[in-house]
Amino acid sequence: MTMPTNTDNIKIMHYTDSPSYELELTSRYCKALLIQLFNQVCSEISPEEFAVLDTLCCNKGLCQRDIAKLILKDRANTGRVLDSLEKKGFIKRYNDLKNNRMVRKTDITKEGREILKELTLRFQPIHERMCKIFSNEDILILRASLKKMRDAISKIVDMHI
Amino acid sequence: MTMPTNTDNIKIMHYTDSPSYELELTSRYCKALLIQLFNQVCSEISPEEFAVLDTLCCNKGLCQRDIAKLILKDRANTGRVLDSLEKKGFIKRYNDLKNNRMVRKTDITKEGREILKELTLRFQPIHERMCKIFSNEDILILRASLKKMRDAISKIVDMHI
DNA sequence: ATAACATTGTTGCAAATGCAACATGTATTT
DNA sequence: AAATACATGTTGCATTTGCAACAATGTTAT
Repeated sequence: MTMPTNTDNIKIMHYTDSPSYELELTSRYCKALLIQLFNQVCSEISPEEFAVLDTLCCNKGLCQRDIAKLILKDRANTGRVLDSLEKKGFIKRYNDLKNNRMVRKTDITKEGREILKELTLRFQPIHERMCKIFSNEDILILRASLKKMRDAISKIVDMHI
Repeated sequence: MTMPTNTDNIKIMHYTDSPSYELELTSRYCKALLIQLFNQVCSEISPEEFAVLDTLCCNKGLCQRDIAKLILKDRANTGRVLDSLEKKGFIKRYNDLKNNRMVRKTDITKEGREILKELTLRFQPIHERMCKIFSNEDILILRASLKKMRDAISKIVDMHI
């Protein structure tokens, strides 16, 4: 009795059936929805800037690299988004020390909080609608699974941020 | 006794805490991992082309717009990816009728199947490693939740494909 | 002390991506 | 029959995005 050695006998997974790829597809849908909402509702900031504003609302005194690590974009583009938000008056930047190094820290302004709050309120209905299709338990499992994936991948891959 | 009317009393959700945003972040991790794997292993096709090849392996005789709808990219870029795959000999294209309209259909070639199979085998270990961090039940719930989200969003948003 | 290295932010460039416009041909409406 | 709308694919352009190189400064090793 011999074990099969021909690779043809191995059941091949399809990448397009993998959780990673389904994640990518679903993320594209979410992004399209977000863009559509912004086109209807807001001409002042982009979805990207909105996410950065929300990040800054939850975290004070971050340097640019810390922000880049949170939003998972490179330092170059993070700087560009911050340039735009600063020009519009939604954030203010100042120089400070971090580990004895000079860094540019960023705080959200009163105007930034206001537009963030208004947009969040406007998106509340759609957000609730999206949450209502799940049970609370499924949302918890979903979020936990996503976090598990991120933790697992961050051990394998260097994000270069 | 009066009900509060001030919006300050409403608990505001943070977008960065929403499933959509966590999805986007997780998807960025997955994409970074995929790019890293391709850099190490494959110089012939890109991750994007890999996904299209896998889609074509699972579906015969798709026209370009059908492919675009499956991979969620616009017709323009879908055509460009197919141009590249055709030039490399991994797909073949032919004109055909669909609903009495002339369309360009696409099939994967023998060479396409071979490179797809080889890459899939090479990625098998990392795929299993990613799956092993979940219970089978959690994977089912994750995939079901993602599908639910896509279905819900596709009712609200027009993808322009 | 000096060289090598690490951290932070910026600039320039190239690749990827999306969008609008167009060309072609078919279906539908008037 | 003519006009209008729709479906498919292509082209051009503008925006987004990532990457590599650089400047400035602080840390570590030799």
